[in-house]
Amino acid sequence: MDKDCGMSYTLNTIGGRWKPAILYRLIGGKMRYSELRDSIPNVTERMLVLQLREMEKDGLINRIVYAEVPPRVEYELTEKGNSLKPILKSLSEWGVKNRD
Amino acid sequence: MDKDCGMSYTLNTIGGRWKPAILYRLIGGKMRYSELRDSIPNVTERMLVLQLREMEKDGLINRIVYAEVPPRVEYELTEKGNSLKPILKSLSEWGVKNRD
DNA sequence: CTGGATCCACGCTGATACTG
DNA sequence: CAGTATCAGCGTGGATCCAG
Repeated sequence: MDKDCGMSYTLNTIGGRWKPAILYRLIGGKMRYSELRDSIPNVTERMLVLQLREMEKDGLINRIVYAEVPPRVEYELTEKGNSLKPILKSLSEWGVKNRD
Repeated sequence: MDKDCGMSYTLNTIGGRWKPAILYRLIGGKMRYSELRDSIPNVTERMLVLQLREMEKDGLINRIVYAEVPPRVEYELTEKGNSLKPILKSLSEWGVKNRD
């Protein structure tokens, strides 16, 4: 593994089961936890949280906790996450064109 | 799942354990089975064949069998596979820049 | 409202041995 | 040379229930 490591690294950070769906929605801007959950069909809370945590760890998204009652948490793309936008769009467009 | 399906589809077709490495090499042009095997460290023949077969099924690569003795098989990107080139390069570059 | 904890099944992956 | 067959292991992902 030499330079293809770059591809592998990128694929690993955006390639989780639900990450595409999450990323796709966050491109549109900040979203609450419940908004994400309700806008992604079939995702369980467990999986949503797991994938959000991973992307947070990878520096792709920010987790913003408001010290309120009731609790409110919002997620948004970081600068690093934002730098993926063109790639994400390319991936989406290629997929739409090439699936039957 | 709506439009993010495009991303998911693309990620599924290029996201296998060894597909990045294979694709990366085939960008450089046609290659023989043994060349691929020898140029990808740690890949087993089983995994190499599995991933090649999947990509062939997905129409990303062509498998060219020469009716010779000794046997010779070459792999190359199809037009569909070639249309991934810019995406593959973006993925690689982003990965190289953003891993530490 | 936003998660955490636990338990479990399935699929991908890998090692090894064999073949047209 | 270019694969196929078989079996085993592990991790990812999922259901369900519980909590600050």
